[in-house]
Amino acid sequence: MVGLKDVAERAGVSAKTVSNVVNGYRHVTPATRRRVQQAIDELGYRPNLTARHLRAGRTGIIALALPELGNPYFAELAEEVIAYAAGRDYTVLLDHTHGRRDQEVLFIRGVRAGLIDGLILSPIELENEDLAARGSDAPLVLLGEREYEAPYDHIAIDNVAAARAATRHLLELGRRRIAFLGARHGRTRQPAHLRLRGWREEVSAAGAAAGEDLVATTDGYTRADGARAMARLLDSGAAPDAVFCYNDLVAIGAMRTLGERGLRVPEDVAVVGFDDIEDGRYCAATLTTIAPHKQAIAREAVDALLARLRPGPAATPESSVSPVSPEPPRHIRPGFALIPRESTLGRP
Amino acid sequence: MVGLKDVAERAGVSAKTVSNVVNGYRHVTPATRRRVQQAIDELGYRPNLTARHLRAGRTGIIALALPELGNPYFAELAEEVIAYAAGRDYTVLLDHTHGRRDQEVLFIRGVRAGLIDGLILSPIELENEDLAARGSDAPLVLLGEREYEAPYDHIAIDNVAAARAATRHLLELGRRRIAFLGARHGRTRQPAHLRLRGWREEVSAAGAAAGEDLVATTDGYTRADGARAMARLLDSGAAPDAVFCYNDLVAIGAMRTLGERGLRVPEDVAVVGFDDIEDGRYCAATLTTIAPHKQAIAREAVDALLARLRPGPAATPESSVSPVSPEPPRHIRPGFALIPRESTLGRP
DNA sequence: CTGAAAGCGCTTACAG
DNA sequence: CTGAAAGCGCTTACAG
Repeated sequence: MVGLKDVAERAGVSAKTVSNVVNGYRHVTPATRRRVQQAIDELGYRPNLTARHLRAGRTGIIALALPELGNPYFAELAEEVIAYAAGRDYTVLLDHTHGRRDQEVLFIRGVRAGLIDGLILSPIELENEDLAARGSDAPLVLLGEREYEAPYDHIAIDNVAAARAATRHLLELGRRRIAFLGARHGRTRQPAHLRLRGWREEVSAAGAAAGEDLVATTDGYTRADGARAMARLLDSGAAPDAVFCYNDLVAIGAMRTLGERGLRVPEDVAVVGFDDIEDGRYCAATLTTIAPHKQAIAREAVDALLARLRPGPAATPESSVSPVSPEPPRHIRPGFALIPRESTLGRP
Repeated sequence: MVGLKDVAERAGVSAKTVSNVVNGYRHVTPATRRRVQQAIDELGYRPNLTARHLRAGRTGIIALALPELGNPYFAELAEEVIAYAAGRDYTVLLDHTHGRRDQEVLFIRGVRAGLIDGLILSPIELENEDLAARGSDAPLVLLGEREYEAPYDHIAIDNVAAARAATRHLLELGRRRIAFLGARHGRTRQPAHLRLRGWREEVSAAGAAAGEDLVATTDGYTRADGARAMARLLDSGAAPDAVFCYNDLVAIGAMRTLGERGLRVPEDVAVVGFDDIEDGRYCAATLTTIAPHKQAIAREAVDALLARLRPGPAATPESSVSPVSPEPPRHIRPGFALIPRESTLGRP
């Protein structure tokens, strides 16, 4: 490991001068700068980021904790967050929770303390009490459908409004038996709560079928979950003429089952998803979906987090009493759009 | 920020004792341990990982530099690497190269010096000369189809053999005009070199059509690239009865175009992909593909990298002369399998 | 414009 | 079983 001192020694200057050169400090004689630069090149010196981070009291790293990358929505969102954060000179450390409460709790409690400056979490199973008992003061921003009472910034599109828009689209096409695919059962509060509510409000308002026989639960939100739930729904005799799915993966799984059963999309059953993942645009019947503005979500999440980071090492010892972020927590609602495609409109 | 000293002070012990408790060192009196633990809980102390890393001379972080997460193959591979590395007590920092040479060069040159212990890179455009001029001694493991002369461990399935297996499958089904979709043109050596070669060898050996009119180039490896290339191929009058695609994304794009043109898969055109991404299992015609053993790839890559990491801080100053890894670089070939599905066999 | 010294928060020989 | 001190590789007031 070649360090600053080695460079300083070789160039015949002090460590500070090398540091000045490395960090582009202006007041260095051209001759000195050249000599230092040469020593750096000859030794192949690279500044040690860990040392820099310790000294600075910040790392420029933020964690993004998502359920999993296997869901393209999260992969696409992660790419947006990483790209936007990079533009703000931050590195993103990706963590997986697998949608498990214990993992989610671990992250908000502060594993990674000192390594990350702040955290963006997209929770699935996390509960209010977990946030209350947090015991870490690193800035935290929450993402996605789940809502909490704890005082943290929360970035999410209006899920109820989006679900209503999706349902309305199906109603306007004349569908009357619209199923909802992807409700969750289990020990915790419904993660799919808001989208289910939007569906229920809209079908009820239209006087269309809103019975529980049209609600299919799933264990998770994968294609396999969607395929199974669709099969169960068809077997139950519920005879839907449309399905609104929790997300695109569930919708893609549902369409596969419909195809296997010889049912045509959209003639027999129209399908709407949620997320606008790339796959949906290449299905045999391209998928109508709700497109959350991912780029805006990423931008708002990163901006919200950075706004709550201390600018650097605590300015003065006294400032540690009441450091920063007296700003009240914000509820930010990026936009979304309904994208009608072949799974509801048919092929042009 | 509450540090070790604060805990020590509150518990009335030295920093070392706190450190002993935090790190589960055995020889601590139960009473002392209890007192320290209580101070930790009361103060909400979390050890600062950056300080620990600096002290240890290692961070337990390895970087995984991939082209992009938008390609599910890389997202799925990343999940495997992250999971396996976690089991070996390593954290993975994901970096994107976007398949750009300048980005790939940046990573092998050692941005992230001191922050990561080693690097796994899946290169697209990187050249031999870039590796030769590397100027960083952090352990590096290479992944994927591109092959290099530089002395680094390289993990990849046998791409030529896999491409031959895919092509043979189509030949055995009686196809004679098998196109290859996804050759790359451009300023650098073919990234798709080996798969193209496998296709060429196999069709030639079978005496089937091997003309350049059956080779369609693409700019990248996305669904859109596949859709466009398929359209171009059909418009050119090449009239293939099968296509072997560089990867599943290209194949999915190709199938979409075939559907739009009213061509049936596999009756009119059989399709084989490469990667075995999840999407392929839910297409209208499920996708026949080459399944690289992703888990094995992830395991081998991480193991190869960890085998070359110094175990901790340099044992003695002298050991820095010839540190470790005298092991010659290895070429590791995880397995693969051909998975026949509806896109070549039809629906049962 | 450049240097000497202190310190970021840990861990680890070295003593006792 | 526990403590005092040094040091990981940087940067930053403080001097000069």
